[in-house]
This record gives sequence, C-alpha cells and structure tokens, in this order.
Amino acid sequence: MMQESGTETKSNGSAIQNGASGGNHLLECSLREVRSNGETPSVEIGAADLAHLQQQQALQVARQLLLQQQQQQQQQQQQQQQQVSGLKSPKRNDKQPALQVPVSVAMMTPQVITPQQMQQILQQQVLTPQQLQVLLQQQQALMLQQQQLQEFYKKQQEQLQLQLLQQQHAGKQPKEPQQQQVATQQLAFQQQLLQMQQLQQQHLLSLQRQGLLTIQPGQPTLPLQPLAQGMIPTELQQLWKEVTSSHTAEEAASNNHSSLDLSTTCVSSSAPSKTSLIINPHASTNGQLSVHTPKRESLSHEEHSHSHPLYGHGVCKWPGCEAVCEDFQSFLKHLNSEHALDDRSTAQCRVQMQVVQQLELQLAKDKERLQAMMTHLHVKSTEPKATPQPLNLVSSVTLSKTASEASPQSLPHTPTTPTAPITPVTQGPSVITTTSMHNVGPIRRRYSDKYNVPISSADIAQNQEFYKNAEVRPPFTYASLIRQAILESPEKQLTLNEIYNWFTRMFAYFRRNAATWKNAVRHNLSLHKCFVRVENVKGAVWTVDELEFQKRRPQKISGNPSLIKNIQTSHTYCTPLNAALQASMAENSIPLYTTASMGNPTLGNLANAMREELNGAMEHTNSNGSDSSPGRSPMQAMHPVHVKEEPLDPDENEGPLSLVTTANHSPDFDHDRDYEDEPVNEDIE
DNA sequence: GCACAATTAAACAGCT
DNA sequence: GAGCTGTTTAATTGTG
Repeated sequence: MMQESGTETKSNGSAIQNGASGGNHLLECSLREVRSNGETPSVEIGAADLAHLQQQQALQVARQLLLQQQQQQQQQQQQQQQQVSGLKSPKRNDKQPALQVPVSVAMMTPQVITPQQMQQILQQQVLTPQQLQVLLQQQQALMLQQQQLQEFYKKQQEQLQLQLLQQQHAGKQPKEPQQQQVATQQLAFQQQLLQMQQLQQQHLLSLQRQGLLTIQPGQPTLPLQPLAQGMIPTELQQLWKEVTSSHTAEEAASNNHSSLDLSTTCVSSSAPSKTSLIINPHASTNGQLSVHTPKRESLSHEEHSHSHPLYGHGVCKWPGCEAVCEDFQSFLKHLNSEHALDDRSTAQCRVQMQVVQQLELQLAKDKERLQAMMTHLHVKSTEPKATPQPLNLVSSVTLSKTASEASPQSLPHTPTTPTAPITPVTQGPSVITTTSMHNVGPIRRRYSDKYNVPISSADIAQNQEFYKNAEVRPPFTYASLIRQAILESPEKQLTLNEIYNWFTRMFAYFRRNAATWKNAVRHNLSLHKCFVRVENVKGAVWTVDELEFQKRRPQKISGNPSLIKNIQTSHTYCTPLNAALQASMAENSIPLYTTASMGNPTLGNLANAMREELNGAMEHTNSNGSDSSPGRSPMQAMHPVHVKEEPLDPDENEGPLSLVTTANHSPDFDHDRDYEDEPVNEDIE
C-alpha cells in the first residue's frame, strides 16, 4: 500500500507539476521546500505538495476571480458614482489592495487539504512530525488568510449594503436597477466562490483519481479547526450567510451547505440539488465520500459507513459523543447536526489533534527507543564495556559475549556461549530486528555450544522474564537447556515431561512447535551421554552427568592472544564484582581464589563474570559436579598465570566467560590440567 | 574443504 | 489404537 501510494504519489507529483499552471514558481519552490525539508518519502511529500499545489492553484483562481470582482466593483462604483453623486466609500480602495486580494482569496484554499485528510494523514502516519509542523504552519497561515478574506468579504458586503442603503435613502435613482446590481454582484461573487470551490474540487478529484490523495470514501468532513487554529468558524458561517442572505431559500440552503464546505467538510449526503451538485464535489474534495476513485464513486453509504472513522457499531465515534445512530444516514445527519462547525467541535478537533500528535510523538519516541535498544544490542560489541548491559538479555553471559566480541577482528569466530544472549549475532548484521525478535519459526540455527558452558540459573533468571514473554529462541543449546532444567530441579533429576514443562515454563519460544523441540529434546537426551536415564520409582528420570557434559569436546581453538586482550578489555565492568565472587567462592568452599587473582585484571574480569554463575550454579556444581570430579578447583582454572601466560585454550575456556562459567558451574572441573599439560580433548576424553 | 556439533526431521520400537 | 517415551538415522547448517 505504502509503496503503491508512494510510487503513485511520485508519478502524480510530477503530473501535478505538469498539470498545474506551468511555471508556477511558487508551487515549484514550495514543493522543493517541502522536499528539502524532509527526508520524507514520496507519499509524504505528495501530501504536502498537494496542499501547496492546491493552494497555489486556488490562489491563481482567486486572483482571477478577485480581479474580476474588482473590475465589477469598479464598474459598479463608477456606476454608483455616476448615479449617486458624491457618495463614495473611502474604504473601497483600502479594502482591495493588490496584495490583499490574492492573498485573501487564497485563503479559500485551505479546504484543499481538509482536516480529514490531515487527520487521515496523521493517523496513517504518513507525515513526519516535521512535515506535520510544516503543514500545520501552512494551514495556519492559510487560515489566517482565509480569515482576512472573510473580513474582506464582510467589509465588501457591508459596503455594498451601505451603498444600497445610501442609494435607497437618496432615492434619487431608481432602486430596482441598483438592487439588481447588488444582487447580481452578490450572485456573481457567490458564483465565483463556487467556481473556485469547483475548481478546487475538480483538481482534488483528479488528484484523488491519480492516487495522490487517499481519502476514505464516505468520510464525513470534520471541522477544519483542528488544523486551522486561526480560523473562526462561526464567523465564517455567519459571513457566508451574510453574503448569501439575499438569495432564495434554496440557494441559501445550498450556500449554507457550501458554507460548511467552505470551512468544514461535512458529509454531503444531501439531495442532488443544483447547488449541491456544485458543492458536493467540493465536499468530496474535503475528504468526504465519493470520488476517491471512479470505482469508489459507486460505493454506497453503507459501504462508506464501514470505513467511516467516526461511525462504528451504530455509534457515533466523535470523541465524547457515542450517540447511537441506527444507520449511516442517521449518522450523517447526526454528524452534520451535532458536530457541525462550531466552537465546540473545533475545540474537540483541536483536542483530538493534540491527542494524535501526542501519540505520534510517543510512538516516535518508542520507536527511537526500540531502535536504540536494537542498535545497542547489536553494536555493543564495539562499544566500550564500561557499562553493564542494560538488557536482561545480555546480562551475565553477555560478559563473555561482549568480551569476545570486543575485538571481533582478533577473535572473529568467538562463539556465542550457550549462555550468551539471545541475539543471534552470527546471523547477520542486524542482530535484533523486529522480525528476528519474533522469529519463532523452526529456523535451523545453531547456537554454538561448543564450549559446553553450562547455563547458569542466573543467566536464565536474569533473562527469565524476557524469555518467558518474548517468543525468542534462547541462545542455548538443547543440551544446555536440558541440563539446566535438570539441575534446577530439587533432586537434580527430571522426567521427560518435566523437562518439557520446564522448557515451556521458562521460554515462550517453546510454547510453540512443540513437536519439533520436544523431539529435539528427546533426541538430545538420547544422543548425549551426559544425560543419564535413571529408572525411578515414578518412572524414568533424567539426570546429568556433569563430567560427561563437560567432556563434550568442542572444536579446538588455537590459543588466541586476543582472548586475553578481550578479557582485559572487559575487565572494567567486571571489577566491581570481585568481592561478590570471592564471597561466593568462599561460601562454596572454593579455595585459592586469592587476592592475586583478584588483583589481576584478567582474572578479575573472569571472576566477575563468574559471579553470575555463582549465584545460581554453585549449588548445582556442588551437588552434582562434585560427584563427577571432586577436588578440582575453579581457581586453578582461573589462575592468572594460566590465563595470561598460556593462550587460553578455548576448548576449555571458551574465552573468558566460558572459563569462568565452567569454573563456576563445575568447580570440580579441572581446567588447570588442560592449560598446562595436555591438549584439552585428550585431556578430558 | 573438512570435521564436528547442533538442529531438525523422521522412522521405529516399547510401553501405558 | 493412540499417545508418550526412547532410540536411531539422516540431512542440513554453522563454526572452527
């Protein structure tokens, strides 16, 4: 839709320029101005351009009309001067300066872009706030001009009446010709106005047909006020009535209708009287029914009612109204009667306008916030690590991730640990996109679990709310999740169904496609030796063999000095956690985590990273891991000498966090050996 | 390009 | 027989 309209607008934009009075520099400049103002898509530009274009066209028409009127007035004045000796209005010349005339006539053009259109544009969020402001300013300026025009008309009318009275009082000349003259003048004036409206209407019509304007059919016209803050609706109506007061009742009715059209856009469901036929098109131009496209012209009111934003479920949706309208016709009557152009409607429209603006602003802010979040989560690898990750997604484990991503050039393939945040960093430049956030399909993706870093319950706990609510695939392998589920259980054993439940309870992602992931769970349980099936009283339960779990040997990464660098890089935000780590290790009877290691930035970093793991995983490691490999100290694994002097063996360490988490989760697990003595694979296996 | 791990899908068997 | 559980195989994909 947007693209369509966009292209249409583009093409039509040129068409407009061509079709519009060629060489209209004002228009071209305005268009350029609008375009230069904004980074706006074609559609948006089209709306603004359209408004400006129509204004310019109307301006020209108005100029011509007022020139004609001036001529007529001059002729009349001459006649009056001839007929009424010495009676001359001194105001006349003042009232019709050359500049004022076109300007004031141009004020008629604000109808060109009606409040409905504007609101519609707003609702569709077609325009940017900047454009909206520009439009609003234009609209206000136009309204001001319109007001001036009306004043001018009023004065003119008063003058005419004054002249008529003078002539009548003078009684020197036959009244009939003068009255006829005045009436003729008024008629001509009105006709000119109608012609203007008709021209505008036709132009809008053509624009709509070209797709430049998307005006909902059947949309009743709303008071113009919300956008025309400088407008005085009552005055306009009154003025128009004054101008047309000498006409017949039918004409007056039609004029009254047109008066609405002049400043408002009430739905013209009126009978096809002669005048209405002239004016209704204008009504449609104001964003009402009909003539969006020739096809839509045939739409019935019922069809319109379905799309009428102010009518739904038999209720008028005018803010604060909620009047029950049985059918669309009654609604239209109600709309025209209850929500005609008056101060109240004006105020309500203004309020609604502000509401829309506020919502748009809020939306813009939220969008910006979202974008910032996404950008942050994606670019965080290049950011200084001075601050912890704001998002739960990237909490504890992000430490490793950020550390590893800190220098991607040096560690291009640093894998995301199983406890890494959800962001599928390896999937593309835009890590978290709106689609990726809701990517729930059975997309085959791999979250490198090569380092077999256990998930800490803290990891999940910190991201718990997110995973519970967002259907985002957790960046953990099935094996890690299963292990975590089992370890979180009081007895460190779960039945298959309980594992299922844990998955669905902890991750919204696993509330869908159950067949797929359940099969994967079963497959993993069977596949990995670390999962031991134990016959229990209540049936078969699954436990975790930590040693086997740690044995799962990933591909070996040659010692990369950048790892150390990364570790050191990420030290800054980890240091404060040393104390907590130390305390945790002390609590868990983990020896040898000395001040030496604490003083070491690298180790401090690792230690900090460990904290998260310690919070939730220590109990697991103590209870479970101790069984598999008792007596092994994480401190050994984290020994500064090992970390600094020995290239970290990713097989064991998996980068800073892996080492830490592994140590945390499995204090008994001996990394020390691997660093110094043997190849990791061989060592463990 | 290869090896490996993870994922996904599927088939199959056993059990309730 | 249906459904669940458990095992196994195969294909695919990502990573080192």
